[in-house]
Amino acid sequence: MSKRKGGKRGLTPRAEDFSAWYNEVVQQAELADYSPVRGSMVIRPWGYGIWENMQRALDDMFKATGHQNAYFPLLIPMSFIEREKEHVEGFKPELAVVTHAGGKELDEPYVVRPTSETIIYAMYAKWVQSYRDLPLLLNQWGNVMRWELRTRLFLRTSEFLWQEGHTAHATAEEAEDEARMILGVYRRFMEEWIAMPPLTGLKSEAEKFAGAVRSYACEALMQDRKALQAGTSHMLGQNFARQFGLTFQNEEGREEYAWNTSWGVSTRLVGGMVMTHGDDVGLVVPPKLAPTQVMVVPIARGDDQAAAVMKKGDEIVEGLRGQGVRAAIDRRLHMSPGAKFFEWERKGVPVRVELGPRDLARGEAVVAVRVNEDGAPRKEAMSDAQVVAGMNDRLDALQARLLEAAIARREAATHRGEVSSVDELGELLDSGAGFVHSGWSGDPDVEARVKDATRATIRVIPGEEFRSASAPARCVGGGSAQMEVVWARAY
RNA sequence: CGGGGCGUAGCGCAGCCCGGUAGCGCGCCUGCUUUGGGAGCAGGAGGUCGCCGGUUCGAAUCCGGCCGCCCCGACCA
Repeated sequence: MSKRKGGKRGLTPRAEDFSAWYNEVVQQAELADYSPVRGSMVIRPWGYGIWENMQRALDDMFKATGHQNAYFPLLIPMSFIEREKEHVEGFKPELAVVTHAGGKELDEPYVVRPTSETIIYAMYAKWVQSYRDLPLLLNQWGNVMRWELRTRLFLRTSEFLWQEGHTAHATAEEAEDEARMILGVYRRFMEEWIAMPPLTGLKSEAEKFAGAVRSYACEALMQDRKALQAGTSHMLGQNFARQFGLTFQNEEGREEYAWNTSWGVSTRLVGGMVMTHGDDVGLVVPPKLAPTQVMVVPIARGDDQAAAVMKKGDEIVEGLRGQGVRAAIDRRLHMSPGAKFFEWERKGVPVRVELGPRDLARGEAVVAVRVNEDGAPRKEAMSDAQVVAGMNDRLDALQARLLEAAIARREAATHRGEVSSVDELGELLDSGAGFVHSGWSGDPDVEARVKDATRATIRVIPGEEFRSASAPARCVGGGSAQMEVVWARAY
């Protein structure tokens, strides 16, 4: 909780208490609020608008790669969840179960979906008979529930919104390609839209999805140097196909089990965005995700001026919209310009245009970009025409600047030298390292021991493009290096 | 589930130790004046003090029980 009075003036600085800062930003930027139900949240219009922009971009990418949307029901028979052994073990502790309905106890309880593999593959089993029915490439947008012990807005709530893709293929190779292709889609989305550059790669056995053969993941580094698992893509093998009888006849007429993948990203991405770009003033929303990219703040003395300024402001907004910019004008008259400046900065609007009588007289407006290059002026006066004509470039430049800054932070917090002891890993993490590369023997006991000692886990066995130039020879916690891994403390 | 903290106006809090008709700041409403970095003045609305029980002439305050929320650790998108 903030010790600051009034709840409106200033945030706890990130350096003082990152966790408190995060909670304050989320609430003061009006992204979300606590709901009356423990562990769940209300997503407010500003936060939901950001999510909608994420959805639209991802949905386009899924469609472009051959997927279609469908919707499967919220309630899943308990017996379905219990079908796949690792899957039950993974999810049982966090299931919410419906035992009564219509005033009667149900014969078989339903679980509120924690994920939909079981119901979806049960349905696929009905729909797929022949290799000609494959691949089946569906996605669904929906909500899921996992009864979490400890929750945080966006990062971990009992109910959250996400998309889950589920595919069925005739061969293992094809399923493997799909899982990797989607990982690439996620990576591209995170870089291009959220300006949040993740590491991608494979999960260790201990960290993989319950029921998967292999899990791939995007891991992003937050400003407090903790990793956030931002998206996962799973190669499910034939595990679910076997349990749900998802079979097809191949070209030779033999019956085979299909190969599946599943993959998802959630509203957690909004939390990732907050922790990647936010500053001590408040939220910073990358232009491509901002529900409003440009907010015009009129400044006026008296009714006549107000009318003139509003008229000019409307013209600028129209001009911007004509350029495809999401622009709006803040017409509230009871609020002082200064108060509006603070409010829109707190909410992370990428660009503010200030328009007062002085500007009007000169045919100008003042442009203030939310995040500037070091040393660059905070505000710039320019002609109305320049405000409009230059806006897309200005937004693109900000988007690029945010990505560059995030990459620079990630690289600065990445340790790639040799690390040979558990103590050394702990010291590195304590002294400001985020991602630490090292060798690993592949022994899960080592991973567990390191976790106990340092609270760090293997976030990812990095894909080719994220591996060190020369593979680390030494292992944290002993053994001979079979592969390179990336350690971090994680959300 | 373990540890810590907190429940008093929409929000943030004081009052509680030492019982006596509930207060402050912000916000909100009305009016006037204001507006280039969180406006000013005046007037006003708003509370079963988390719930149940006990002690007492009298409980926000003391005692007992319950409930809820937040934060920190073990599991997780």
